Amino acid sequence: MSAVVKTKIRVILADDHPVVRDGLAAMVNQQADMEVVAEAGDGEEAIALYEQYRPDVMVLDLRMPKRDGVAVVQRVLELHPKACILIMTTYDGDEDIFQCLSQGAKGYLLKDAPRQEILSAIRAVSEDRPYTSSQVAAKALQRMGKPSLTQRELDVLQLVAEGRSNKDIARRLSITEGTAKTHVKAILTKLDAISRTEAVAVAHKRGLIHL
Amino acid sequence: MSAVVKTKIRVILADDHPVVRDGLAAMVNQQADMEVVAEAGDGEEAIALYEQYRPDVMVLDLRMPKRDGVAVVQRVLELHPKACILIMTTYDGDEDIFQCLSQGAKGYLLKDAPRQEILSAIRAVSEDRPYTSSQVAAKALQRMGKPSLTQRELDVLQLVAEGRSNKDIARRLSITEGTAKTHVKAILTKLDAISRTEAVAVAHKRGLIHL
DNA sequence: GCTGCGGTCCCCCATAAGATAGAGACTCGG
DNA sequence: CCGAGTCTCTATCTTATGGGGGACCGCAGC
Repeated sequence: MSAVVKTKIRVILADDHPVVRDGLAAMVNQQADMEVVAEAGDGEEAIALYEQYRPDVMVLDLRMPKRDGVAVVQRVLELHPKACILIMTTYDGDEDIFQCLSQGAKGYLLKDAPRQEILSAIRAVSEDRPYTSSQVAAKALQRMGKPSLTQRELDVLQLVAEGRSNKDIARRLSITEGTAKTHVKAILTKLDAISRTEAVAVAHKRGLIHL
Repeated sequence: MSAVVKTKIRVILADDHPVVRDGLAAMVNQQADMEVVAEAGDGEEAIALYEQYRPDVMVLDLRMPKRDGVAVVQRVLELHPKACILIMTTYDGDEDIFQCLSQGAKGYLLKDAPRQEILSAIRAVSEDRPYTSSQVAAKALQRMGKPSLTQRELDVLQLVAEGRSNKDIARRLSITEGTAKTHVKAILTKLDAISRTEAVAVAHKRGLIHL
């Protein structure tokens, strides 16, 4: 406990499952070169704790109550552009991956990653080196070239996914049925689907919507 | 380490995420009255390790590679009707819950449960007392009274969820389009949906299909 | 200025989907 | 043996959906 000890990598964990936090905390704290300094159970807590502790690395789950992972990434990087964020989630849709990485997250891993990979990802990210597993990188590349949906189209897509009819969608968005159809057509074209139900399936697979 | 130690509750963990296994293992092994004797990363391993160790409790995730949780519950209880299985998952669809409990799982918890609840659930199940959190129980009750789908309807539903047209479904199942429509109509009625897309949304929410 | 893009609106038209009703064959359990 | 449930098929009718266009406006950027 003296001169030999280099400064440890200070880690914040953000995940809404206590079990996962425990697992990560146990893994991290067993390492000589890193330690968990705080744990958050939802998005807002994650942001607040980041402010308070200014950790070297934040390990973040994508799906959390109050504010989802992408929003947390955005907000934290807005406040601290040099923040090192490692996404750790079960979602492997190309849209989620693309959003996080293009917004500046330094790494992205899936929860089924082995222990060693998780630890090396944390070390890499702490040194500002990006870390992305090969499968995840492949997904991110898939996303390249695919057309992206406008906000309005995403609004419509969400309603389509809930099973609403064009007429119903029009009513809810205060537009005409014709316009709703126009948006739906655009969605079908961009997602390369021939029916709305297929569009929902594709969108779900890609992570454009979370049912 | 002598006469005072009652026999510990022997636990097997089955989950495809190393992180979650670590978390649970850490929690369990910290307790004086229980210990983890084995960990499985997929369904088949879970069954094999149950055979090998005959634990007092098996903590089981529902979504796993090779064989899903429901199938594991079925198989293990077929071999050992007195097995005590605690489901621990993120899925809260009433169908999953209903299937597991009616097949004889002794408990069902969600992964966002606090540590204490998880530990008391393991203790309860180890003494053959059923444990189900109130939210989960509420879901199970919701399922009561709702009509269940026939196998054929589930086949059709799966294809509908993939975005197939009636004609396409008919071709794949070697039936006429009219018959496909009959099945779809039955599905809509049972799920209380107006359109196929809504049916998919409802079915997904209830856990009848996993996209 | 002009251009591109996004959002809104409109047309026509072919097809898919959903609602309704009836009916034969099969299995299973009372 | 008979009824209940399931799966299959039939036919008709109405409505919703999707494909193909074209058009206008407002706004940001070159």
